[in-house]
Amino acid sequence: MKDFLRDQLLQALAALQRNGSVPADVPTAFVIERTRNKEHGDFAANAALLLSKAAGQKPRDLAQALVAALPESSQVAKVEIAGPGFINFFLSPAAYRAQVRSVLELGAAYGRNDSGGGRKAQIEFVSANPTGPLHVGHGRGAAVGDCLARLLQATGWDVTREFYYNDAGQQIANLAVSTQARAKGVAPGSEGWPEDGYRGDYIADVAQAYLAGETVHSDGHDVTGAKDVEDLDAIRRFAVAALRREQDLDLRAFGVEFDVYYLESSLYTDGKVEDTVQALIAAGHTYEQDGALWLKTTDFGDDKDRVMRKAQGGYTYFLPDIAYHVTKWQRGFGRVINEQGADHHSTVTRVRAGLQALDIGIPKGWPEYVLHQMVTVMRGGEEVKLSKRAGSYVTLRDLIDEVGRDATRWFLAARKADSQLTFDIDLARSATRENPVYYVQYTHARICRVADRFAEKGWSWDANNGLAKLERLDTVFDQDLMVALARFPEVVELAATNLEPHVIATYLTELSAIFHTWYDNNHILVDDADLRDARYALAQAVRTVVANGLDLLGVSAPQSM
RNA sequence: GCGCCUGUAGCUCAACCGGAUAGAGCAUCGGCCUUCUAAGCCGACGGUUGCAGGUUCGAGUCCUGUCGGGCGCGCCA
Repeated sequence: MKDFLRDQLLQALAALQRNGSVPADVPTAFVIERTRNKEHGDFAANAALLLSKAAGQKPRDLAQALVAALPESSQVAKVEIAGPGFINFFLSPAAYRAQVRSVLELGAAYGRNDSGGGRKAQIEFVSANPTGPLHVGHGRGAAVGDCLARLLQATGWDVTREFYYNDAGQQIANLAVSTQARAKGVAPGSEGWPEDGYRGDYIADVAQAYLAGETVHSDGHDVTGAKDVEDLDAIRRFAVAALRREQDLDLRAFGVEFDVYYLESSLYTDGKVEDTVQALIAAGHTYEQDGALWLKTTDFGDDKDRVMRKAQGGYTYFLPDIAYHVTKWQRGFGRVINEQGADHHSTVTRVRAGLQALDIGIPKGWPEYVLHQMVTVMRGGEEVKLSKRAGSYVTLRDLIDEVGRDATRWFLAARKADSQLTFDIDLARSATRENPVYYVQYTHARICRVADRFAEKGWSWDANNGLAKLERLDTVFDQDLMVALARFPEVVELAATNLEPHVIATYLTELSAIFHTWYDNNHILVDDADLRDARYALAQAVRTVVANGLDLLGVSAPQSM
């Protein structure tokens, strides 16, 4: 609808330019947006305000001329000029009834579009190293990343979900010696416990499983505990597999699945790290100093140059990072989004700098980043910091077990990623209006219940009749609800464009509020069959949109509650 | 000290990449269940958008400064 109105205005502008009342070279950038206030109609355009200077006319005069030149349309009931020179569009009731029909015809496809055109996009998220259970921060990354993937899929992108992890570095060596210590019966803090070892109880579980010769299946292969406490390499392989598997179980319980798991170690074994070093040297953006090899990231906006190869040999972490991103580019992902904790924000400039230094045609802003801020967990008004299993942090599993998958996903995705998030366990558990998850799910369940009652009363819904009689729905409640339904595709597009899943949650809460008001003022199962069919059609449209919206968040739409 | 994020009602948060009178929920107070789930609805109260300047027709939004909070500033990952 926005595009339609924009086109109408552009036609009007072109007409004015033809008859010479407006210069031919005025800019045509203006915004059409939903109004906040119903008195201003459905959409407002600021074209006259922005173009008045270039056109040499007062905003209201220009607006007047534009409106006079607008083509006729059955979609628009009236157009007004208001305030300093806004052009306000009031849509016709028929335009909204058409939206309701569209919802029922399209079903699960309503709200989706093809702006991605089937192009390949990759979203890398979570990417936790297998050194312990996932924590709440990973949970936020999982919720946001998966919603981003769903949003891009809904807007026509061919999306790959990818998880990158390190199975061979310093942290993993620490994991191995920690597990070995536990296998030998050494407790954290006692004699022989490795410095900075992982102290969580889960390490003891892994050690037990290793000693028992258990087999774990992870990332497509089986690893069996060798039972030998001296075989550090076997311990390492087993611990990595066991913890990856545990993370995967948590992610699955969270409703998140990945298409690709990428191992940092493979970048070395495949020679990609070495290739990248050579390419950077060849590109001329490196130099040797103090025995180390440096990359001149300052050529690309970094505040200081970075060491690539240490004086003692070995590469710093950001080199495999660059090599990894080269593979993403080579794999044909014209669009890549990295969802990470904001504590890694310093890598953004470095990775992009490294990719620019290679000069292989990668655009400057590639890859895109969505960084989420920290999560603090509250219960009973106090911050929760510990978990039974991990010890030093709250795990994703703790949250899922305590408040359920739906509420966890909702709360972790319903806030803007770049602001800090307070996860209130008491709120997430509460089954009241103040808990938006249940409020929205209740909308869906309520409508489903009406369907049950429909049958119990011995009636059946005549969908065609309902759609044919939509003009019977002419109250302000009906109108508000139809407007809300019509907004959904715009909201999806906006959320996808700005990479902001939280706007879906905000929208669903608003839609639910409008629905509940409508529901309280409109009895659906009335004796008047035409009215009943029409109201039920509108309710079904709401149910469909709520289900579609919840699906974008990965939250279930229950039939009953 | 430098960089990034952030500051909106008592609390938790919105505000569609500059728009019109800054919105919800909770809390507080007051109403609504012989009718499809009250996990609901309606009303009242609540604001100098941290502060000070600037840009312009118009600023919560952009710029500068300042104060408070978070994160990051390794030849760690």
